[in-house]
Amino acid sequence: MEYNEKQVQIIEAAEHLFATKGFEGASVRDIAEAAGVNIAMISYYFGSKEKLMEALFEERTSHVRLRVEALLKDNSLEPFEKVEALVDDYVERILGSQQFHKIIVCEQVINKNPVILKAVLQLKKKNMEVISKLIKDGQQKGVFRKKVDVSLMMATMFGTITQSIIGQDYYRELNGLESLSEKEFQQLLKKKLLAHIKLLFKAILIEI
Amino acid sequence: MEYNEKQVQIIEAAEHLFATKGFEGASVRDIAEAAGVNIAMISYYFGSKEKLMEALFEERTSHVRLRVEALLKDNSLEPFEKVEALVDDYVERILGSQQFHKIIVCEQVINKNPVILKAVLQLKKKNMEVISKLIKDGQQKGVFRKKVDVSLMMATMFGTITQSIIGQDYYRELNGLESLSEKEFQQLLKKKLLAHIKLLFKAILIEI
Amino acid sequence: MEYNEKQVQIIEAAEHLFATKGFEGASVRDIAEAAGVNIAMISYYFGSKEKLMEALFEERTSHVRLRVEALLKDNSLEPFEKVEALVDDYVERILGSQQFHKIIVCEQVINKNPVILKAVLQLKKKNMEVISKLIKDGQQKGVFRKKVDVSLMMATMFGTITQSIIGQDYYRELNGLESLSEKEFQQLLKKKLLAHIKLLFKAILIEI
Amino acid sequence: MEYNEKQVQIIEAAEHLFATKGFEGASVRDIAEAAGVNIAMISYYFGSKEKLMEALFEERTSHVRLRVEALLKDNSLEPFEKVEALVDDYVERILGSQQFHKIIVCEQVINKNPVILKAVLQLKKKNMEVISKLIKDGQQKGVFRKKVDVSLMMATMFGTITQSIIGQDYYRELNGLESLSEKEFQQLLKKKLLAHIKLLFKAILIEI
DNA sequence: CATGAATGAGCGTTCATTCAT
DNA sequence: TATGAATGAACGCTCATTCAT
Repeated sequence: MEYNEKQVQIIEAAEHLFATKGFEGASVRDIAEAAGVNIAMISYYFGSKEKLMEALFEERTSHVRLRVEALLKDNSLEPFEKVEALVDDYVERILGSQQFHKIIVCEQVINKNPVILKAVLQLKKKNMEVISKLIKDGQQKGVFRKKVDVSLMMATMFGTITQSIIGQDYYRELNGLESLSEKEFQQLLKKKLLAHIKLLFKAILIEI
Repeated sequence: MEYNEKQVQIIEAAEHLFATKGFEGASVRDIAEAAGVNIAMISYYFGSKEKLMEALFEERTSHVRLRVEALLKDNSLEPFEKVEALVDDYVERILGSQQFHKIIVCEQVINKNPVILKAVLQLKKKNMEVISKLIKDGQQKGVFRKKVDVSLMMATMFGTITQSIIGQDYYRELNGLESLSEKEFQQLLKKKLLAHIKLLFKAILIEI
Repeated sequence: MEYNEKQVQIIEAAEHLFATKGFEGASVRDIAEAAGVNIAMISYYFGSKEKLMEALFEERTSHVRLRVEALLKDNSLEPFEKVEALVDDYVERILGSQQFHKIIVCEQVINKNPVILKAVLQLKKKNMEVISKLIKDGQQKGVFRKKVDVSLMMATMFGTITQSIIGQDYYRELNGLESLSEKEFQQLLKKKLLAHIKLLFKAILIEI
Repeated sequence: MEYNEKQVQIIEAAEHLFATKGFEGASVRDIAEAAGVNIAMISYYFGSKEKLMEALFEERTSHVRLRVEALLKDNSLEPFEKVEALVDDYVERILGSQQFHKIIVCEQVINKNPVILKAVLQLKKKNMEVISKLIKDGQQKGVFRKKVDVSLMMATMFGTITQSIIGQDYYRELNGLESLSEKEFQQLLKKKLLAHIKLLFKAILIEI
């Protein structure tokens, strides 16, 4: 789906406001004003507020699906290198779209637009399949543990990232990182998160 | 704060509806109806919808603060045993109040009632202090690593629990656990979560 | 159903505006203003604009049903006297509630609220049954024609009254009755209509 | 006024939708979609929704005016034969354009576009003049009653036809005519209506 | 000549809250 | 103390219409 300039503005404004105020809390008036368009435009372009949310979701996830699969096929990497590449990919992507990630987290708890819920579930399923294959491969090669709970492993990755995003202001203050620019801080956070999650995944996957 | 029967009913109804529909999505009418009281009661007893949320928060967290501190003072336990006890405590508590936990997670992302945000921050700070002490103790005893990022460690615990709660239906289906009763499943989930988090914490804290 | 003062005001305002502007043309804001109440009152008391229409219909027709049946049982009257009494009753009633009658006529053509449509049909059916009995009685007594199309007879009565109501301003002007007071004119119209319809019914029912 | 193909499509769609949903109930979007044209076309071709209604009215009535006058001048017919021819003409025409007739009936009650109202009045006036002459002629020839209320006579004709159109579904069911094709039923209805109205007009016009 | 894009106004409805009782 | 009645404000959405192209 290709969107024109105004549609993109609306989607961006919606992303910001849904992330900040929630779906119910962000009124179409707010969104229209933030996007610098007439209120009627939202219904005109997207049909309804719900459909706008779905469009936002589609827009932000459509390109994602292919990336994970590509990784799997790459035969130049060892099993754990693949896992590390996967973590790199997820952390990079989620930290790069924090607003949207917040929306998805809350959407899974409240509001529960069925279209989105279904799409999220599909995405999760796809993720699980790919990662399960990846892990099975490592198990066959004798590198990974026999028993791995992939769901919990994913929960740890997504959960840790989510909590880091939510608590980043406090994290910054706590570690005296106020002097860093936003960009520098984000890079540091990414570095720390990557090391942390990779350490955890090593513990989960590899017998000591 | 002591609440009478009707007030308790309101708080319980609010907890359920805030967790299900979000703060904005749950109307005072819904809450009043679910609680079996007059609409005006909510403003009458709590002042406003926001104040009701604050009362709910206070009611659900007031007793919590003492428990962590008690743990710290217990001298009969080794450092990592203390960490394990702490994990036991958190997992037990959060899994035992999933509805409320969902509210808090979303509240940190959206709506952002300043009173609650501040209280959550205080709670986090308290947690951090206690755990930092606990870890420092272990470090001095030479059992724990020198460098531990407590924030990330906490993020992993809370994040993993949260993701497990959010994705429990999918987890159940994925692992073919539909035949279990709700209670049995919750117990299994708790067992798995505990083992998983303790494994992670060991990896974080203890050098191999 | 008993209505309080404000509800009655709303129903009356609605009757006037629905008759003047049609159901779609009359906004709840118009009605609320005309009734001197807050806009929200209409949804508050009646649930919706549609339900308000239904309430109006119910309010204006509930007492009607009994009257026709009473007539049938009256044994002191000859068949055609009964028919005349029936015409008296209908003309009296419809001319006495012209606004409402207009609404019903248009409602049968457009908008077609299913609840009302069904109720109108039931009313028609009841009418037809009673009048059919009345006519059958006259036929058995040998006073009325053998073949009478009751539907067309009713169509003539209702149609003539409706057209007279719609065209009353033009009728008044055409016959130079501007000097009459509204009340006097209504009485004259009723007199004329009664004589006219009775003449027609005699032609329909009685062989020359 | 000559209309191009698209304009004709718009007028026909408007006729159908105005008759079905009323003027206010039928949106220009509905009409444009039904006509298979762009929304902007309606304003572009007709100026506004109101003007479209006026164009529809003009289109459907312009050819009518001449027919009644022609009848009057025909000297080959007796007075009551002329009346019968007139009834034939009206019933034929109205039953042949039921949709439009419904619009006009409702338009006289609600919405009240002044242009149309004025035109309807003119049409009525013209009708009345012609029929009055026709009746005066019959009175002079001693065939018709001295006192005839032409307005009520017309009200009976139009009203009976209108009611028959409105209630045709019920009429069909009541008389067990469901097996007839739509065309057959319409022909039967016309036959019945003609006989009925002519009977009534005889009663109105001719002394027994 | 014809239309996609756009809009201000208004729609019916629901909201959290107030207040007289 | 408890509540039914009531309300102003805001909700998401659709309306007829305009206008640049």
